[in-house]
Amino acid sequence: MRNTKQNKKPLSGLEQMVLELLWERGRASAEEVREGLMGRHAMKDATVRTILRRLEEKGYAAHKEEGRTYIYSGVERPESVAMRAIRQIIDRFWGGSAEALVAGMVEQEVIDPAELKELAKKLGKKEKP
Amino acid sequence: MRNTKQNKKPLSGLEQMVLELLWERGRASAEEVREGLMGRHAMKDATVRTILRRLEEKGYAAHKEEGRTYIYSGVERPESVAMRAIRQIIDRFWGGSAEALVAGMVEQEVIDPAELKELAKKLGKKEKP
DNA sequence: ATCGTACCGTTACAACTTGTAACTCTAAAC
DNA sequence: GTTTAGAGTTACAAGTTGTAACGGTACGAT
Repeated sequence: MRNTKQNKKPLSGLEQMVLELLWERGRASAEEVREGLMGRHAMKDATVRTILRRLEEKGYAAHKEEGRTYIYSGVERPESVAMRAIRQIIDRFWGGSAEALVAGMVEQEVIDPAELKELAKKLGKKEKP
Repeated sequence: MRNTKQNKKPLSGLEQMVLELLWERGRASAEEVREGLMGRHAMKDATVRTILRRLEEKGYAAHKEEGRTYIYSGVERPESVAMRAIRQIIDRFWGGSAEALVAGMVEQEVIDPAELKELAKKLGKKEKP
């Protein structure tokens, strides 16, 4: 087997932004989201609600009722979402080899080999408790 | 300054597929692309041409005339395109820290710490000629 | 010279997505 | 009982995507 996790539909720009805010806050009502995004991206409350609903449809967010208010939060941790995206790229471009990606990062100078070595040492230690 | 390279518009599914074929072949005419994709995704020649043109508009492919035939090829190497995508994710989710991504990969068990260490050693050597 | 053919560009279009929001309904607060 | 906060339903223009018909032109064969 290769991939148990279903691939969700991708996030639109605005959906990303809202989801990130949910991650920051942990939980938020529609109104709180609207306020939180004010500076960056003003929206009417109805608009925020639509986005929140779409996020829920796509399976990225969920809500629970608290009184008569919906409190939204992210379903997955951001790292999981990020990693799914990374994995997709790895699959597509490096045939599923994560090592190839890391090698590529060194080659394209996205990461320094020395730092990588350092990091590997650190992570290796933590892994053997 | 943060990012000299402009972010190109994203590729659609079909565009990806065609571009990948260009990468495989190195170069190809519209007709060759159509043949090459036959099994996977049948299209009329006019459709292929449209995709090729869009790829060119988006800056991923280019053509040169050879006789009266357009020969297309990818503008960037696949690794560059892939890495741009990776970088975007790193920026968005790990605030630009490639190390954090690698750490995340270990954490999410996308890569094994031992393998990473091995790889780091190998890459370190090659880097110091 | 002419005619089919190979190959290119132009134009189209329906389905879907995205950002945006008005309008409507319902129950809680006054 | 009326206002109102907060939810649902519906809409819609702009943009993207997959798909392709149609039309022009120059090359090769007759």
